[in-house]
Amino acid sequence: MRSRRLDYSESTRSALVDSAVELFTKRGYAGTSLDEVAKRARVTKGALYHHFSGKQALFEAAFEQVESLVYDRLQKIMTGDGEPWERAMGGLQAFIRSCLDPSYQRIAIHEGPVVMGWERWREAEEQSSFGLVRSGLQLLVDAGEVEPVPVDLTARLLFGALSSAATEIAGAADPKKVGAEIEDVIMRMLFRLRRPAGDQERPAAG
Amino acid sequence: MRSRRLDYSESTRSALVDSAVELFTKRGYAGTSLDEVAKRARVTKGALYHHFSGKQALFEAAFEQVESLVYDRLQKIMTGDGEPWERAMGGLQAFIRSCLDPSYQRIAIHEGPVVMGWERWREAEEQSSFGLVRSGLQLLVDAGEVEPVPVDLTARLLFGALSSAATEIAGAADPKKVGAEIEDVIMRMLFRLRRPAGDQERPAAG
DNA sequence: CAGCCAACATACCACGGGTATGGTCCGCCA
DNA sequence: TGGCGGACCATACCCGTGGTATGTTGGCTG
Repeated sequence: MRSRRLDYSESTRSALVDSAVELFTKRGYAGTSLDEVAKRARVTKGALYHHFSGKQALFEAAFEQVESLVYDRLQKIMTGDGEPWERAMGGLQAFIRSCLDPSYQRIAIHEGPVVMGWERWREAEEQSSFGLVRSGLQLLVDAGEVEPVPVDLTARLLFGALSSAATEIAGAADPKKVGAEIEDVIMRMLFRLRRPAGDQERPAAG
Repeated sequence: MRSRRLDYSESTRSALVDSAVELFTKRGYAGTSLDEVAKRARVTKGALYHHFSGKQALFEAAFEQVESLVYDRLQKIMTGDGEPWERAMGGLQAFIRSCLDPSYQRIAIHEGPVVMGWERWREAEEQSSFGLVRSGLQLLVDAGEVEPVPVDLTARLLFGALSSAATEIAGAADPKKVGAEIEDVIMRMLFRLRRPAGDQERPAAG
């Protein structure tokens, strides 16, 4: 029999995290006060400090929240059936779209390394969305779909490019159009990495 | 006859900016207090607020400081004589090395968009190091060295990848080795973008 | 040399993260 | 069933820090 108290406690914690995600997304880490986070969750700072050791810990909880959403989505796509290349491309597309979520973009990509520190952020990303990008590339290399590039470094480059691209898309006047263009460019660039074995025809540039 | 007062004033301002760059690099924007910046420049907060409207303005001055160093270096290389391809590759290499400067990395790349706001950061970068990356790519396209990719977006991708790569290099146990690997991967990737017209032999993968 | 103003210093305020302490009610056990 | 310990949360307070308002000095100008 699950305790009623635990339900309440967990609910409060959840409300705090949701509130944090919302405010961190809108006003950034430095721009949000803990009083405001607590107020929006209909509690006081005392409750907040009961559940989290401080502002940083609250941020990390928000970080995990937004990361888990992206992770679950990608996980499903990339572990599905189908050819490795198709799965990878599907994951790529899904990742780009995930990056358009303002919360993921600001909390996970932009402020994450600054607030948590690059070291901590890196190891958190390692077993989250970056980990999936990395394993996706590894998948392609193992399947012999692309040349045997150094997976670690190439994944970093790819992740950086995609994150940057996502920011560009989100900030554009017409996100949908720019998003499609980005997808196209990335696809073509990755296509070039593909081995001659899969040397199908591709659309002319321009 | 240049006023003595102006000398003093300018010297003070310069000392403040140097101090800011140093502290922002070591402890980050949030982690540095204005009192400390002033103290290291052997003045008080009053002097700081006489020269800058606030902490953000001080950060922007530090930003311009570290950006100008990279800009000047790249500018020289990319406007030199030689074939477009060689100039671009030289600029690329120089940019990667510039990214290894801790000040440039933390102030310009990481905390820049967070502190200044992405919008402001973007337009500042536009006429600085990103502008050069962009114009370098434009140069290659104009010269017909690479396929007519959409320059704006591709430059964003490239810039993001390079920034991310630089962080990786700086954080690696053996920066020199990883740096060389990154340069190699980037070179090979860009090489693939080269037009058939310049379809020289290229080393087999692996 | 008188007075003015830029170039600072000093004193103070407000806000927000963090802490210490008090209160309340749930859950367990006798 | 009643009382007791502790999880859960509220209240009050501290203090570092960004920002402001005001005082002070020294160089330049007439």
